[in-house]
Amino acid sequence: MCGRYTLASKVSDLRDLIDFHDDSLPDDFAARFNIAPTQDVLILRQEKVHHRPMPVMVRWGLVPFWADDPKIGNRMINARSETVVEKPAFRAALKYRRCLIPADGFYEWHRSVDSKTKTPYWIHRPDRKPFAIAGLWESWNKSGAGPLETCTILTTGPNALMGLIHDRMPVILQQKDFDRWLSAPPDQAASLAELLVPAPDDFLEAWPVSTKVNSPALDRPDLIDPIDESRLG
DNA sequence: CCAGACGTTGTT
DNA sequence: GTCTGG
DNA sequence: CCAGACGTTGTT
DNA sequence: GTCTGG
Repeated sequence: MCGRYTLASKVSDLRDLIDFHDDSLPDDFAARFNIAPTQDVLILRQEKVHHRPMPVMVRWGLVPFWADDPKIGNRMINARSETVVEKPAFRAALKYRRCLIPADGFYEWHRSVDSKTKTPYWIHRPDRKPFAIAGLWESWNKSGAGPLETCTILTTGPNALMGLIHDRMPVILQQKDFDRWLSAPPDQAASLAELLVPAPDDFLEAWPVSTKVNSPALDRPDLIDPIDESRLG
């Protein structure tokens, strides 16, 4: 699964990854080392006029448009790619409202065999450059206080590296697939399932970090510092 | 027909 | 909104 | 994901 | 134990 991630990359590196339309992001754009559910996160969704990805901030935790209570979003932080096509909460968004969620790392907690301790790992590219997670977004309009825009992260099974830590991982899209993911017409959304697979085994590396990251209130650069010499991948 | 759910994860 | 269950 | 809160009436 | 909040 994916319930915490980082995005501290330079805008120029983000732009190398994704050819997005707006250039209004400052170069120090919100370096974040502990992005947690319910917080506003950067997503890129297709911009109709220019046919290019457009950056927008939305709340992490998808609230289906038909929901009566937006609190449901607290548990809709991930969507299983194996079932996303049919699940009522996600299927409309899969057809009409897909997005890219940029990140340069994410956290997973490895449970010891006796299940007594949980060690967080920071998982990232060896060159620490950003990558794009497959996401869905939604707009909820029942509050009377203007639309609430939200998103969720698609998950899939683990690759070889992630299998050492956890049994799920976020779907990381390859650059060549970005346009198809964002632009496929609604009646072809189901075929996008072929993109929702684990990242190549050598795409990421991982190292253990301090349990300071457990608290969503902490957001500091040292959260990604390795706590020892061990490294996976 | 109407009422009620609609989700993921991990743990027991 | 749409499907399942009663 | 983890942290932190959890509640009202009647009965023990 | 389970839900809410970040």
